[in-house]
Amino acid sequence: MDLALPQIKNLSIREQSLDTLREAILSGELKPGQALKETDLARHLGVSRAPIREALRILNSEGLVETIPYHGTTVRRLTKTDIEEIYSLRILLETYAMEQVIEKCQGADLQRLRDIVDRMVSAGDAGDLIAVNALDRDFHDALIEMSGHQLLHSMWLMVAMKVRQVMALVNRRNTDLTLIARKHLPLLDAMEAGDSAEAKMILGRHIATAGDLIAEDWVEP
Amino acid sequence: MDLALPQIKNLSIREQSLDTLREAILSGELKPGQALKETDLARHLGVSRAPIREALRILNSEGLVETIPYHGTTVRRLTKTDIEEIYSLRILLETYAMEQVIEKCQGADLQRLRDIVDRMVSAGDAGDLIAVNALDRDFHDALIEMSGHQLLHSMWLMVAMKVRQVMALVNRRNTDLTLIARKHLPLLDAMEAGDSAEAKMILGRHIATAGDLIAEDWVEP
DNA sequence: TTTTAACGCATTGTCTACAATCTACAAGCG
DNA sequence: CGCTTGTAGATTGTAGACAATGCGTTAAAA
Repeated sequence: MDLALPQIKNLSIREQSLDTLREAILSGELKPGQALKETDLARHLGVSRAPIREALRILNSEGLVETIPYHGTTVRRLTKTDIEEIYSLRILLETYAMEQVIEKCQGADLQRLRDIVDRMVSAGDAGDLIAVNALDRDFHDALIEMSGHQLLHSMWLMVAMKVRQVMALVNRRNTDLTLIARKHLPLLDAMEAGDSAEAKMILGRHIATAGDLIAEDWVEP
Repeated sequence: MDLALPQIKNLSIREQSLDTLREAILSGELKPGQALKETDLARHLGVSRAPIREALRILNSEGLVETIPYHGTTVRRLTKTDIEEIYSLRILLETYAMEQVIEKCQGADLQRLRDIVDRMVSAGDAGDLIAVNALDRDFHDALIEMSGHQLLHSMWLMVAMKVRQVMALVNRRNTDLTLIARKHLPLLDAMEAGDSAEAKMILGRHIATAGDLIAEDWVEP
Protein backbone atom coordinates (compact mmCIF):
# COMPACT_ATOMS: atom_id res chain seq x y z
CA MET A 1 0.00 0.00 0.00
CA ASP A 2 2.44 2.64 -1.09
CA LEU A 3 -0.26 4.43 -3.03
CA ALA A 4 0.05 8.10 -2.33
CA LEU A 5 -3.62 8.99 -2.23
CA PRO A 6 -4.42 12.49 -1.08
CA GLN A 7 -5.75 12.63 2.45
CA ILE A 8 -9.48 13.06 2.54
CA LYS A 9 -10.23 15.81 4.98
CA ASN A 10 -13.68 15.75 6.40
CA LEU A 11 -13.83 19.18 7.93
CA SER A 12 -16.89 20.01 9.93
CA ILE A 13 -19.15 22.76 8.70
CA ARG A 14 -18.02 24.81 11.64
CA GLU A 15 -14.38 24.57 10.56
CA GLN A 16 -15.21 25.33 6.96
CA SER A 17 -17.29 28.32 7.97
CA LEU A 18 -14.54 29.48 10.30
CA ASP A 19 -11.90 29.24 7.60
CA THR A 20 -14.09 30.97 5.06
CA LEU A 21 -15.01 33.84 7.36
CA ARG A 22 -11.49 34.27 8.67
CA GLU A 23 -10.07 34.32 5.17
CA ALA A 24 -12.68 36.88 4.13
CA ILE A 25 -11.72 39.12 7.03
CA LEU A 26 -7.96 38.77 6.56
CA SER A 27 -8.21 39.40 2.83
CA GLY A 28 -10.19 42.55 3.45
CA GLU A 29 -13.23 41.20 1.69
CA LEU A 30 -15.16 41.71 4.91
CA LYS A 31 -14.31 45.20 6.04
CA PRO A 32 -13.97 46.50 9.60
CA GLY A 33 -17.27 47.61 11.01
CA GLN A 34 -19.25 45.39 8.71
CA ALA A 35 -22.11 43.57 10.39
CA LEU A 36 -22.09 39.79 10.36
CA LYS A 37 -25.66 38.64 10.67
CA GLU A 38 -25.88 34.99 11.62
CA THR A 39 -28.95 34.34 9.53
CA ASP A 40 -27.40 35.90 6.45
CA LEU A 41 -24.15 34.05 6.84
CA ALA A 42 -25.99 30.78 7.35
CA ARG A 43 -28.10 31.32 4.26
CA HIS A 44 -25.14 32.35 2.12
CA LEU A 45 -23.10 29.32 3.15
CA GLY A 46 -26.10 27.04 2.93
CA VAL A 47 -25.92 25.84 6.52
CA SER A 48 -27.74 26.36 9.79
CA ARG A 49 -26.91 28.98 12.38
CA ALA A 50 -25.40 26.64 14.97
CA PRO A 51 -21.99 26.08 13.30
CA ILE A 52 -21.91 29.72 12.21
CA ARG A 53 -22.34 30.85 15.79
CA GLU A 54 -19.55 28.59 17.00
CA ALA A 55 -17.29 29.95 14.29
CA LEU A 56 -18.14 33.52 15.30
CA ARG A 57 -17.30 32.78 18.93
CA ILE A 58 -13.88 31.55 17.83
CA LEU A 59 -13.29 34.59 15.64
CA ASN A 60 -14.27 36.72 18.59
CA SER A 61 -11.69 35.21 20.90
CA GLU A 62 -9.17 35.59 18.10
CA GLY A 63 -9.92 39.30 18.22
CA LEU A 64 -11.08 39.52 14.61
CA VAL A 65 -14.71 40.31 15.35
CA GLU A 66 -16.63 42.01 18.13
CA THR A 67 -19.94 40.85 19.53
CA ILE A 68 -22.45 42.93 21.41
CA PRO A 69 -25.10 40.82 23.16
CA TYR A 70 -28.46 40.79 21.40
CA HIS A 71 -27.13 43.36 19.00
CA GLY A 72 -24.80 41.64 16.62
CA THR A 73 -21.32 40.73 15.53
CA THR A 74 -19.15 43.07 13.49
CA VAL A 75 -15.68 42.91 12.03
CA ARG A 76 -13.39 44.53 14.56
CA ARG A 77 -12.37 48.09 13.72
CA LEU A 78 -8.71 48.92 13.54
CA THR A 79 -7.48 52.16 15.02
CA LYS A 80 -4.09 53.70 14.51
CA THR A 81 -3.23 52.58 18.02
CA ASP A 82 -4.16 49.04 17.08
CA ILE A 83 -1.73 49.13 14.19
CA GLU A 84 1.06 50.39 16.40
CA GLU A 85 0.34 47.73 18.97
CA ILE A 86 0.28 44.99 16.36
CA TYR A 87 3.65 45.94 14.97
CA SER A 88 5.29 46.55 18.32
CA LEU A 89 4.22 43.12 19.49
CA ARG A 90 5.36 41.60 16.25
CA ILE A 91 8.80 43.05 16.85
CA LEU A 92 8.85 41.72 20.39
CA LEU A 93 7.84 38.20 19.40
CA GLU A 94 9.99 37.90 16.30
CA THR A 95 13.16 39.29 17.81
CA TYR A 96 12.74 36.91 20.71
CA ALA A 97 12.22 33.99 18.36
CA MET A 98 15.27 34.99 16.37
CA GLU A 99 17.36 35.18 19.49
CA GLN A 100 16.37 31.62 20.31
CA VAL A 101 17.07 30.45 16.78
CA ILE A 102 20.51 32.02 16.82
CA GLU A 103 21.32 30.25 20.08
CA LYS A 104 20.10 26.87 18.88
CA CYS A 105 21.13 26.79 15.26
CA GLN A 106 24.76 27.76 15.60
CA GLY A 107 25.48 28.59 11.97
CA ALA A 108 24.03 25.32 10.80
CA ASP A 109 20.32 24.90 10.24
CA LEU A 110 19.80 28.35 8.83
CA GLN A 111 19.77 26.89 5.33
CA ARG A 112 15.99 26.82 5.41
CA LEU A 113 15.87 30.57 5.87
CA ARG A 114 18.60 31.08 3.30
CA ASP A 115 16.57 29.14 0.73
CA ILE A 116 13.51 31.28 1.32
CA VAL A 117 15.47 34.50 1.00
CA ASP A 118 17.14 33.28 -2.18
CA ARG A 119 13.79 32.56 -3.76
CA MET A 120 12.49 35.88 -2.50
CA VAL A 121 15.31 37.74 -4.19
CA SER A 122 14.64 35.87 -7.43
CA ALA A 123 10.95 36.66 -7.24
CA GLY A 124 11.79 40.27 -6.51
CA ASP A 125 14.04 40.53 -9.54
CA ALA A 126 11.34 38.92 -11.64
CA GLY A 127 8.88 41.52 -10.42
CA ASP A 128 6.55 38.92 -8.91
CA LEU A 129 5.05 40.92 -6.07
CA ILE A 130 2.68 38.19 -4.92
CA ALA A 131 5.49 35.67 -4.65
CA VAL A 132 7.63 38.14 -2.71
CA ASN A 133 4.89 38.68 -0.19
CA ALA A 134 4.18 34.97 0.16
CA LEU A 135 7.87 34.24 0.69
CA ASP A 136 8.17 37.09 3.14
CA ARG A 137 5.40 35.49 5.17
CA ASP A 138 7.15 32.15 4.84
CA PHE A 139 10.37 33.64 6.12
CA HIS A 140 8.90 35.11 9.25
CA ASP A 141 6.76 32.05 9.86
CA ALA A 142 9.81 29.82 9.48
CA LEU A 143 11.69 32.02 11.91
CA ILE A 144 9.02 31.52 14.54
CA GLU A 145 8.68 27.81 13.89
CA MET A 146 12.42 27.27 14.11
CA SER A 147 12.41 28.70 17.61
CA GLY A 148 10.56 25.54 18.59
CA HIS A 149 8.41 27.57 20.95
CA GLN A 150 4.83 26.43 20.44
CA LEU A 151 3.17 28.94 22.70
CA LEU A 152 5.15 31.74 21.09
CA HIS A 153 4.04 30.41 17.73
CA SER A 154 0.37 30.47 18.64
CA MET A 155 0.65 34.01 19.97
CA TRP A 156 2.52 35.08 16.88
CA LEU A 157 -0.17 33.59 14.67
CA MET A 158 -2.69 35.97 16.19
CA VAL A 159 -0.48 38.94 15.49
CA ALA A 160 0.37 37.68 12.03
CA MET A 161 -3.29 37.40 11.18
CA LYS A 162 -3.84 41.01 12.05
CA VAL A 163 -0.79 42.00 10.04
CA ARG A 164 -2.27 40.25 7.03
CA GLN A 165 -5.55 42.06 7.54
CA VAL A 166 -3.86 45.44 7.83
CA MET A 167 -1.76 44.81 4.74
CA ALA A 168 -4.88 43.89 2.81
CA LEU A 169 -6.77 46.98 3.92
CA VAL A 170 -4.12 49.56 3.25
CA ASN A 171 -3.81 50.99 -0.23
CA ARG A 172 -0.72 49.08 -1.17
CA ARG A 173 1.58 51.43 -2.99
CA ASN A 174 4.54 49.50 -1.64
CA THR A 175 6.27 49.16 -5.00
CA ASP A 176 9.91 48.70 -3.94
CA LEU A 177 10.00 45.03 -4.88
CA THR A 178 13.58 43.91 -4.95
CA LEU A 179 14.40 46.14 -2.01
CA ILE A 180 12.17 44.24 0.38
CA ALA A 181 13.71 40.93 -0.61
CA ARG A 182 17.30 42.10 -0.35
CA LYS A 183 16.65 43.62 3.04
CA HIS A 184 16.66 40.10 4.45
CA LEU A 185 20.23 39.41 3.38
CA PRO A 186 22.09 41.40 6.05
CA LEU A 187 19.73 39.92 8.62
CA LEU A 188 20.69 36.40 7.63
CA ASP A 189 24.35 37.37 7.65
CA ALA A 190 24.10 38.64 11.19
CA MET A 191 22.28 35.49 12.24
CA GLU A 192 24.89 33.22 10.71
CA ALA A 193 27.58 35.26 12.36
CA GLY A 194 25.80 34.68 15.64
CA ASP A 195 25.55 38.43 16.20
CA SER A 196 22.31 38.45 18.13
CA ALA A 197 22.32 42.15 18.98
CA GLU A 198 22.93 43.20 15.40
CA ALA A 199 20.31 40.78 14.07
CA LYS A 200 17.72 42.06 16.53
CA MET A 201 18.50 45.60 15.53
CA ILE A 202 18.06 44.85 11.85
CA LEU A 203 14.87 42.84 12.29
CA GLY A 204 13.43 45.43 14.64
CA ARG A 205 14.04 48.28 12.25
CA HIS A 206 12.82 46.16 9.36
CA ILE A 207 9.46 45.54 10.98
CA ALA A 208 9.19 48.97 12.56
CA THR A 209 9.63 50.83 9.28
CA ALA A 210 7.04 48.60 7.66
CA GLY A 211 4.65 49.33 10.49
CA ASP A 212 5.36 53.04 10.53
CA LEU A 213 4.68 53.33 6.82
CA ILE A 214 1.27 51.83 7.35
CA ALA A 215 0.41 53.56 10.62
CA GLU A 216 1.53 56.91 9.24
CA ASP A 217 -1.37 57.50 6.92
CA TRP A 218 -3.88 55.16 8.42
CA VAL A 219 -7.38 56.49 8.01
CA GLU A 220 -10.15 55.03 10.07
CA PRO A 221 -13.52 54.66 8.47
CA MET B 1 -28.38 59.50 41.20
CA ASP B 2 -25.04 58.96 42.83
CA LEU B 3 -26.22 55.73 44.36
CA ALA B 4 -23.51 53.17 43.92
CA LEU B 5 -25.67 50.16 43.27
CA PRO B 6 -23.92 47.09 42.00
CA GLN B 7 -24.22 46.67 38.26
CA ILE B 8 -26.79 44.09 37.33
CA LYS B 9 -25.20 41.91 34.75
CA ASN B 10 -27.42 39.79 32.61
CA LEU B 11 -24.82 37.35 31.40
CA SER B 12 -25.85 34.84 28.81
CA ILE B 13 -25.79 31.18 29.70
CA ARG B 14 -22.86 30.81 27.38
CA GLU B 15 -20.84 33.37 29.33
CA GLN B 16 -21.80 31.89 32.66
CA SER B 17 -20.88 28.42 31.47
CA LEU B 18 -17.64 29.75 30.05
CA ASP B 19 -16.71 31.47 33.29
CA THR B 20 -17.63 28.43 35.35
CA LEU B 21 -15.68 26.00 33.21
CA ARG B 22 -12.68 28.29 32.89
CA GLU B 23 -12.58 28.86 36.62
CA ALA B 24 -12.83 25.13 37.23
CA ILE B 25 -9.89 24.51 34.93
CA LEU B 26 -7.73 27.30 36.30
CA SER B 27 -8.40 26.30 39.89
CA GLY B 28 -7.38 22.73 39.12
CA GLU B 29 -10.82 21.39 39.88
CA LEU B 30 -10.95 20.05 36.35
CA LYS B 31 -7.65 18.28 35.85
CA PRO B 32 -5.61 17.97 32.64
CA GLY B 33 -6.70 15.04 30.54
CA GLN B 34 -10.15 14.98 32.04
CA ALA B 35 -12.92 14.46 29.48
CA LEU B 36 -15.54 17.15 29.15
CA LYS B 37 -18.67 15.51 27.82
CA GLU B 38 -21.11 18.06 26.50
CA THR B 39 -24.15 16.16 27.67
CA ASP B 40 -22.79 15.79 31.19
CA LEU B 41 -21.78 19.44 31.44
CA ALA B 42 -25.16 20.54 30.14
CA ARG B 43 -26.97 18.35 32.65
CA HIS B 44 -24.79 19.47 35.55
CA LEU B 45 -25.29 23.16 34.74
CA GLY B 46 -28.95 22.66 33.98
CA VAL B 47 -28.78 24.00 30.44
CA SER B 48 -28.78 22.68 26.92
CA ARG B 49 -25.76 21.66 24.90
CA ALA B 50 -25.71 24.64 22.53
CA PRO B 51 -24.25 27.26 24.91
CA ILE B 52 -21.93 24.62 26.37
CA ARG B 53 -20.54 23.90 22.94
CA GLU B 54 -19.92 27.59 22.25
CA ALA B 55 -18.14 27.92 25.57
CA LEU B 56 -15.98 24.89 24.75
CA ARG B 57 -15.02 26.39 21.39
CA ILE B 58 -13.85 29.52 23.20
CA LEU B 59 -11.88 27.55 25.78
CA ASN B 60 -10.33 25.66 22.91
CA SER B 61 -9.06 28.78 21.19
CA GLU B 62 -7.80 29.97 24.57
CA GLY B 63 -5.71 26.82 24.65
CA LEU B 64 -7.24 25.48 27.83
CA VAL B 65 -8.95 22.47 26.28
CA GLU B 66 -8.37 20.23 23.31
CA THR B 67 -11.05 18.93 20.99
CA ILE B 68 -10.83 15.91 18.72
CA PRO B 69 -13.66 15.78 16.17
CA TYR B 70 -16.37 13.28 17.02
CA HIS B 71 -14.27 12.10 19.91
CA GLY B 72 -14.52 14.68 22.62
CA THR B 73 -13.06 17.62 24.47
CA THR B 74 -10.50 17.22 27.23
CA VAL B 75 -8.65 19.59 29.51
CA ARG B 76 -5.33 20.29 27.82
CA ARG B 77 -2.40 18.38 29.28
CA LEU B 78 0.61 20.32 30.48
CA THR B 79 4.06 19.02 29.72
CA LYS B 80 7.28 20.24 31.25
CA THR B 81 7.97 22.00 27.97
CA ASP B 82 4.64 23.79 28.26
CA ILE B 83 5.61 25.09 31.67
CA GLU B 84 8.92 26.36 30.40
CA GLU B 85 7.23 28.04 27.46
CA ILE B 86 4.63 29.66 29.66
CA TYR B 87 7.20 31.19 31.97
CA SER B 88 9.58 32.25 29.22
CA LEU B 89 6.76 34.08 27.47
CA ARG B 90 5.66 35.60 30.72
CA ILE B 91 9.12 37.01 31.18
CA LEU B 92 9.14 38.37 27.64
CA LEU B 93 5.76 40.07 27.96
CA GLU B 94 6.21 41.44 31.46
CA THR B 95 9.68 42.81 30.97
CA TYR B 96 8.49 44.52 27.82
CA ALA B 97 5.51 45.99 29.62
CA MET B 98 7.74 47.19 32.44
CA GLU B 99 10.08 48.85 30.00
CA GLN B 100 7.14 50.78 28.58
CA VAL B 101 5.91 51.72 32.03
CA ILE B 102 9.32 53.01 33.07
CA GLU B 103 9.46 55.18 29.96
CA LYS B 104 5.99 56.60 30.44
CA CYS B 105 5.71 56.98 34.19
CA GLN B 106 8.90 58.83 34.91
CA GLY B 107 9.03 58.33 38.67
CA ALA B 108 5.50 59.55 39.08
CA ASP B 109 2.56 57.20 38.62
CA LEU B 110 4.27 54.24 40.18
CA GLN B 111 2.34 54.87 43.37
CA ARG B 112 -0.23 52.32 42.30
CA LEU B 113 2.42 49.62 42.24
CA ARG B 114 3.94 50.87 45.45
CA ASP B 115 0.58 50.56 47.20
CA ILE B 116 0.16 46.99 46.08
CA VAL B 117 3.64 46.02 47.22
CA ASP B 118 3.10 47.70 50.58
CA ARG B 119 -0.05 45.74 51.17
CA MET B 120 1.71 42.60 49.97
CA VAL B 121 4.46 43.05 52.51
CA SER B 122 1.90 43.58 55.26
CA ALA B 123 -0.01 40.48 54.22
CA GLY B 124 3.27 38.56 54.12
CA ASP B 125 4.19 39.64 57.63
CA ALA B 126 0.71 38.67 58.78
CA GLY B 127 1.17 35.25 57.26
CA ASP B 128 -1.81 35.63 54.94
CA LEU B 129 -0.70 33.47 52.05
CA ILE B 130 -3.90 33.87 50.05
CA ALA B 131 -3.68 37.65 50.23
CA VAL B 132 -0.05 37.60 49.17
CA ASN B 133 -0.88 35.56 46.12
CA ALA B 134 -3.84 37.76 45.20
CA LEU B 135 -1.73 40.90 45.56
CA ASP B 136 1.08 39.34 43.58
CA ARG B 137 -1.39 38.75 40.76
CA ASP B 138 -2.62 42.33 41.16
CA PHE B 139 0.91 43.64 40.92
CA HIS B 140 1.74 41.92 37.67
CA ASP B 141 -1.67 42.67 36.23
CA ALA B 142 -1.27 46.33 37.12
CA LEU B 143 2.14 46.35 35.50
CA ILE B 144 0.68 45.13 32.24
CA GLU B 145 -2.29 47.47 32.38
CA MET B 146 -0.09 50.47 33.06
CA SER B 147 1.78 49.80 29.85
CA GLY B 148 -1.41 50.87 28.09
CA HIS B 149 -0.86 48.19 25.49
CA GLN B 150 -4.18 46.46 24.95
CA LEU B 151 -2.97 43.76 22.61
CA LEU B 152 -0.12 42.99 24.96
CA HIS B 153 -2.63 42.80 27.76
CA SER B 154 -4.84 40.30 25.96
CA MET B 155 -1.84 38.13 25.13
CA TRP B 156 -0.63 38.33 28.69
CA LEU B 157 -4.05 37.27 29.97
CA MET B 158 -3.69 33.99 28.12
CA VAL B 159 -0.31 33.35 29.66
CA ALA B 160 -1.49 34.46 33.08
CA MET B 161 -4.37 32.02 32.93
CA LYS B 162 -2.00 29.17 32.32
CA VAL B 163 0.22 30.37 35.14
CA ARG B 164 -2.77 30.27 37.46
CA GLN B 165 -3.58 26.75 36.34
CA VAL B 166 -0.02 25.56 36.84
CA MET B 167 0.17 27.13 40.29
CA ALA B 168 -3.07 25.42 41.24
CA LEU B 169 -1.91 22.04 40.02
CA VAL B 170 1.49 21.96 41.62
CA ASN B 171 1.84 20.78 45.20
CA ARG B 172 2.42 24.19 46.68
CA ARG B 173 5.08 23.90 49.32
CA ASN B 174 6.10 27.47 48.60
CA THR B 175 6.15 28.56 52.23
CA ASP B 176 8.53 31.55 52.10
CA LEU B 177 5.80 34.10 52.65
CA THR B 178 7.40 37.40 53.47
CA LEU B 179 10.25 36.69 51.11
CA ILE B 180 8.03 36.75 48.05
CA ALA B 181 6.51 40.06 49.01
CA ARG B 182 9.80 41.76 49.78
CA LYS B 183 11.28 40.58 46.52
CA HIS B 184 9.22 43.25 44.80
CA LEU B 185 10.87 46.10 46.68
CA PRO B 186 14.17 46.27 44.78
CA LEU B 187 12.21 45.95 41.55
CA LEU B 188 10.16 49.02 42.40
CA ASP B 189 13.29 50.88 43.41
CA ALA B 190 14.89 50.19 40.07
CA MET B 191 11.76 51.28 38.27
CA GLU B 192 11.54 54.53 40.15
CA ALA B 193 15.20 55.14 39.47
CA GLY B 194 14.44 54.65 35.79
CA ASP B 195 17.00 51.88 35.60
CA SER B 196 15.32 49.80 32.91
CA ALA B 197 18.11 47.28 32.49
CA GLU B 198 18.34 46.58 36.21
CA ALA B 199 14.57 46.33 36.55
CA LYS B 200 14.33 43.90 33.65
CA MET B 201 17.06 41.80 35.18
CA ILE B 202 15.31 41.64 38.53
CA LEU B 203 11.90 40.90 37.09
CA GLY B 204 13.32 38.30 34.73
CA ARG B 205 15.10 36.45 37.50
CA HIS B 206 12.06 36.81 39.73
CA ILE B 207 9.80 35.07 37.25
CA ALA B 208 12.41 32.63 36.04
CA THR B 209 13.17 31.27 39.48
CA ALA B 210 9.46 30.87 40.15
CA GLY B 211 9.09 28.99 36.90
CA ASP B 212 12.15 26.84 37.42
CA LEU B 213 10.94 25.78 40.84
CA ILE B 214 7.74 24.52 39.30
CA ALA B 215 9.19 23.05 36.12
CA GLU B 216 11.93 21.31 38.08
CA ASP B 217 9.80 18.62 39.62
CA TRP B 218 6.86 18.68 37.29
CA VAL B 219 5.35 15.27 36.94
CA GLU B 220 2.98 14.60 34.09
CA PRO B 221 0.02 12.35 34.74
C1' DT C 1 -43.95 70.96 21.96
C1' DT C 2 -41.84 67.75 24.82
C1' DT C 3 -41.83 63.72 27.24
C1' DT C 4 -43.08 59.17 28.03
C1' DA C 5 -45.02 54.79 27.37
C1' DA C 6 -46.26 51.01 24.36
C1' DC C 7 -45.62 48.30 20.40
C1' DG C 8 -43.47 45.89 16.40
C1' DC C 9 -39.52 44.36 14.06
C1' DA C 10 -35.03 42.52 13.65
C1' DT C 11 -31.52 39.92 15.73
C1' DT C 12 -29.41 37.09 18.92
C1' DG C 13 -29.87 33.36 22.62
C1' DT C 14 -31.49 28.75 23.78
C1' DC C 15 -33.65 24.33 23.39
C1' DT C 16 -34.88 19.86 21.38
C1' DA C 17 -34.54 16.41 17.92
C1' DC C 18 -32.08 14.19 14.47
C1' DA C 19 -27.89 13.01 11.58
C1' DA C 20 -22.99 11.88 11.11
C1' DT C 21 -19.01 9.88 12.90
C1' DC C 22 -15.90 7.34 15.99
C1' DT C 23 -14.42 3.27 18.97
C1' DA C 24 -14.84 -1.21 20.29
C1' DC C 25 -16.34 -5.60 19.88
C1' DA C 26 -18.32 -9.46 17.68
C1' DA C 27 -19.43 -12.16 13.49
C1' DG C 28 -18.12 -14.02 9.10
C1' DC C 29 -14.65 -15.89 5.99
C1' DG C 30 -10.23 -17.45 4.32
C1' DC D 1 -6.29 -19.00 13.98
C1' DG D 2 -5.91 -14.37 11.81
C1' DC D 3 -7.90 -10.97 9.13
C1' DT D 4 -11.51 -8.32 7.42
C1' DT D 5 -16.06 -6.60 7.86
C1' DG D 6 -20.23 -5.47 9.94
C1' DT D 7 -22.88 -3.78 13.85
C1' DA D 8 -24.01 -1.41 18.41
C1' DG D 9 -23.47 2.20 21.58
C1' DA D 10 -21.87 6.57 22.71
C1' DT D 11 -20.57 11.18 21.54
C1' DT D 12 -20.24 15.02 18.75
C1' DG D 13 -22.19 17.78 14.69
C1' DT D 14 -26.18 20.08 12.57
C1' DA D 15 -30.79 21.66 11.80
C1' DG D 16 -34.96 24.06 12.78
C1' DA D 17 -38.26 26.06 16.09
C1' DC D 18 -39.08 29.00 19.82
C1' DA D 19 -37.85 32.48 23.52
C1' DA D 20 -35.53 36.69 25.04
C1' DT D 21 -33.72 41.05 24.23
C1' DG D 22 -32.72 45.57 22.17
C1' DC D 23 -33.93 49.44 19.19
C1' DG D 24 -36.67 52.50 16.54
C1' DT D 25 -41.21 54.20 15.80
C1' DT D 26 -45.49 55.65 16.96
C1' DA D 27 -48.97 57.29 19.65
C1' DA D 28 -50.68 59.30 23.72
C1' DA D 29 -50.45 62.38 27.61
C1' DA D 30 -48.62 66.43 30.11
